[in-house]
Amino acid sequence: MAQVSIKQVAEIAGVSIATVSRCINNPAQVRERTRARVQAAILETGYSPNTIAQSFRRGRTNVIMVVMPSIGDPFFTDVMRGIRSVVSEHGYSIIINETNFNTMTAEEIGAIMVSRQADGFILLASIFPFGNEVLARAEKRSQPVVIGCETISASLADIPSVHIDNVAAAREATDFLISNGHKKIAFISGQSTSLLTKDREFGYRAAMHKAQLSIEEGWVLEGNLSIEGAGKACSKLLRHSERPTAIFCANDEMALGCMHEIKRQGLSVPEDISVMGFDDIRYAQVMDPALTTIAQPARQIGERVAVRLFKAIETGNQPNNQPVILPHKLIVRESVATLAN
Amino acid sequence: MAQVSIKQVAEIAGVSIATVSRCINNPAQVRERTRARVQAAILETGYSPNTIAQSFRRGRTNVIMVVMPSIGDPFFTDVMRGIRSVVSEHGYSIIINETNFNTMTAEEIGAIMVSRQADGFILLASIFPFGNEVLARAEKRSQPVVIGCETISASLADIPSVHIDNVAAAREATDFLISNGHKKIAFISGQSTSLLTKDREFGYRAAMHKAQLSIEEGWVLEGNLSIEGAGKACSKLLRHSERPTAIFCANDEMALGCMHEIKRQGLSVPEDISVMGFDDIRYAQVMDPALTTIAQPARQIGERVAVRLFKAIETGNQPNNQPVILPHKLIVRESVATLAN
DNA sequence: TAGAATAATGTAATCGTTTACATTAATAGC
DNA sequence: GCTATTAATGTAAACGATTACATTATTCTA
Repeated sequence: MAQVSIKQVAEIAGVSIATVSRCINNPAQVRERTRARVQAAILETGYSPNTIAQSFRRGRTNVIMVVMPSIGDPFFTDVMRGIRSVVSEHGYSIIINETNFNTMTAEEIGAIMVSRQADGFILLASIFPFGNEVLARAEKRSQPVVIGCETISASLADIPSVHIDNVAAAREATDFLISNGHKKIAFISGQSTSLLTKDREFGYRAAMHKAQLSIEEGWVLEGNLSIEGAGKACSKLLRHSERPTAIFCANDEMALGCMHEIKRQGLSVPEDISVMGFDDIRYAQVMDPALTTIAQPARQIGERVAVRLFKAIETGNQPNNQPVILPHKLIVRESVATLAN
Repeated sequence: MAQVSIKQVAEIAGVSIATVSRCINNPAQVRERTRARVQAAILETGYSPNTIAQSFRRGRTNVIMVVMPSIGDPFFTDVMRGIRSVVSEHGYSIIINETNFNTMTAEEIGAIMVSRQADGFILLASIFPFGNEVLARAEKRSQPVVIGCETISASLADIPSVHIDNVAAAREATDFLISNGHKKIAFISGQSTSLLTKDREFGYRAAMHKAQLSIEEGWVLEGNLSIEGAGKACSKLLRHSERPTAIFCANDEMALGCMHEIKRQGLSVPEDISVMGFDDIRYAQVMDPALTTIAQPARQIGERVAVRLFKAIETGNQPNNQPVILPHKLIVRESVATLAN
């Protein structure tokens, strides 16, 4: 059974293909009587337009692509919800591209963007090494790009972005630990290629420095943003000669991994060790003890990113490139103890 | 800066567009010297093929579409990993379509499938109401469909699928609770439209019946597969005049919600109430107490689904339609207490 | 080195739409 | 009822690639 195309519909309805096309895209423009005949033919044949052909001809796909570190990450999923709501308002579809946190290189991303399967791009992932070149090429093809969550290195500062102030948020989290009497504070970061956790690490270091607290060798470790990665890192921290009294994790997933590992070793949170997360994913509150963390306005980030992207798509060029900084919030729950001093 | 097409490359290299095309798709077929010239022109112009045009001309997109209930669901994310590994081996890309658990109707899915943006479909979500018609149309267009995880109603039995035996698994879980002395066992299901949780409910009821245990009015509730939904349902159960001693949830997410609610009310798991989950998501083990649950071979389900799909794509028709049933496994952790009797 | 065989390249049709422009049909004004 | 105006429809080109077939260039054989 071959594909049914506009041509066959036209034949059956006894009109030209142009008329069929108009019936679909601009019904008002064809006479009632003709339209009915065409409708009947469409029903009879089960015709529906070939979107590939449409995209080809129109030079527009009505698809936007989201590049994200990982589906399955609760935080990015919330960002996606925000994106989705705006995108579907515009009648666009989303296609998701997963980098698996770090395996996707600039060339791969570039190749995907070049292939013009999307009218615009939202990058929720840091792409490394990330050259101007990839984005410049996208711009040349008038495919707008907006970055969410990640801060991109200075050289790319001209790409519009929406995110919280990761440095300030991490500083605030660290300050909270310090104000609760903690002096020995460890930090578990993401992969070395992850820009946003670099910012968080920077904020942590800044706060420690300002409070004149030293960071021992071995207190700053790489998890890989996963439960297991954090578990391993945490286990090293527990064996450290200067065992920290608090661990600040660059995301909640790792904080959960830490809490699990700490309990596994027969210690308890927060009595023996305090844990601080980042993101406020939905599992943070069901943990026992509930996780103290920094909340990002995930959904709102998604919405704003998408709004900026559509503005760019509609006006045909990149909008002003000021980053949009949304507010974060410290959520105090139960995983941080106040130390007597 | 206009798009650079094969034509401009051809012009610069001083060859025909056919030769450029051959350089890309079958380099062996063009003379070394010519190839070099074309390569140079490609580099100079920054050309790369327009995949939309390629898909259009070839009548093949090299894309498969996965329809899933929700990105962000840890279980389906694991299934996706399995799918992805097979799909990328075949040089295909994936596009993900989210139903948000139940908002997508058969017509919407049908419309997407009809639009021929994909060479094949993997359905991880139950689509409701799900007519034969949608799938029949897909088949007519030789777009194969394979179903993962969900069991589809009898009328659609001829669609190939890969899943565990949900009825047997739920029976086993219930039997485990019973063998631990529980007699008052509640069940929290998914939405009424969710086929797979129906199967689990069926298994639960069968086990209760077989053990001659009665199911009180109000013991079987709908969560909506979410933490909050389960929390509300759980709270009703706690106020029930015949308070259950164990709650069996149709997925882990809801089990976490239950545990949280139980603790919130000042009770403890499993001392006061036992909780049993389903899926074995990665958060199940970090909970405190760690969740007793049924593990599904998520990754393997994904792989098998994808393998079946590609077999169908390559042979040009649906393969035999026997469902593939993979083994599940009861994972005993700490959330179920043994009652003295 | 001519002619046959083969390799490399070019020509042009094609895929299913959309749309500018041309043509024909309907309606209005008198 | 005849033209002027407007509405409805048709014709044909275009989008960017692939590919069957035709043509030209190269290599091989005797």
